[in-house]
Amino acid sequence: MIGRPREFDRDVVLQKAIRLFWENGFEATGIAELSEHLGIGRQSLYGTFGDKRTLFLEALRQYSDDSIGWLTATLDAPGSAVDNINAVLDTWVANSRKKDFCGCLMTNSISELGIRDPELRKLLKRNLGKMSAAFERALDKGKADGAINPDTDTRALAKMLVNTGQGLAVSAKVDSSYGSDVVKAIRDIMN
Amino acid sequence: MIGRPREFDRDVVLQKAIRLFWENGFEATGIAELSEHLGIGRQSLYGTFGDKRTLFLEALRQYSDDSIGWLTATLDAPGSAVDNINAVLDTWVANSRKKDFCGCLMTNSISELGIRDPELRKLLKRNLGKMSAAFERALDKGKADGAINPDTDTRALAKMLVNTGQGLAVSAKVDSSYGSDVVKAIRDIMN
DNA sequence: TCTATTATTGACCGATCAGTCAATTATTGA
DNA sequence: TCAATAATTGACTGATCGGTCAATAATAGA
Repeated sequence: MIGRPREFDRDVVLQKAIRLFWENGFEATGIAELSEHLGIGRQSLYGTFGDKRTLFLEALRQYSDDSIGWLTATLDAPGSAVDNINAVLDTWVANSRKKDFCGCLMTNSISELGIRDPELRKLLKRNLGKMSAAFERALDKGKADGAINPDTDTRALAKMLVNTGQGLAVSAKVDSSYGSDVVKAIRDIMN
Repeated sequence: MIGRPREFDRDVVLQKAIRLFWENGFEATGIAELSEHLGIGRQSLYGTFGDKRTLFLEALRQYSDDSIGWLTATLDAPGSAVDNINAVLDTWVANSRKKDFCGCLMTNSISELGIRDPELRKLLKRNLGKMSAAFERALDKGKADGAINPDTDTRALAKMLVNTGQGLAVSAKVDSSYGSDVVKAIRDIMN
């Protein structure tokens, strides 16, 4: 490597950018604000990440990969598929109760930019697809194990669970009781 | 009345403002853009509606009153409560399939401003409360009619249905298949 | 030590932002 | 016909927007 080394950890700074976009959204987050909170100069920001939209895209990609990675790892874990699905629901409820809960960056991005930005729309649609596919695998496994009704439409139910997550990322932002009540209702009607 | 009469219909213009905020969100909608699309001058806009946030608040209030009015009217309609609930779900699916579907202004506003603006947050929380209360009334009526399992937790289930609506206002923005699949899954597991 | 390369710093750019001011125009009531 | 009142018009404000430029500083390889 040649040239002056950068004085910050790229990954750490990206995580800070994720947090900022997560809390405030794309439009409401300014370059000056980013520069300040990330602790790096304006030019370092542009030199390292490109323009605002490019940085946002990378932040969203990193966030998506992390959360979808966690989701699939949890749902594909060995053992009871139903337990794994319940673990996901429990984590959703726990997260939605946190004091600084600010939804989900994917959900927020769909809401803010899903209509206007075709590239983002495509990425976010693909992300929803990965999530529902993971749920569907778990549901199918539960079916094979006899823990889930054999004539369940697992594709539809998987999407319903993803949709519940999207809903919670909205509702729980203004009413923290939604997480537990919604999950309770789902468990009630599935038993 | 004294003074020059305004040259536009306040209600019509407010509807146009609703549409614009609905499509683009609060931050991304500029005063110049509003003035142009509403077909009135900048000063008329300020004179009639106040500043941007005040206009947004009135737009959101009008939108909320309209959609919650429709929801409660549908759910409180005489006849089968289950039919009424199904009518709501069918409308949600139909709306989510429209080509120019841009979610729900309440959902979008929670996502964009629910954390940052306490006054909006309170309003939007109250709105979710009115919606779930309407569902709960219908579910309770269905219970009384014997159409719904008597030990259903109608409060939780009502919130689950509201949450499904919030979810669809997000998911269907990037994947139009969510409406029918999610509703199908809900109907499947409830029977 | 010198050169090539890259990061940092801070000033700077035109464009756009929300919001205002002053002048003009149209109306009602006297 | 003439005030009083209120809406329209268009120019204008300071602040902030995203993004860039030029100078300086720090590194690696020769």
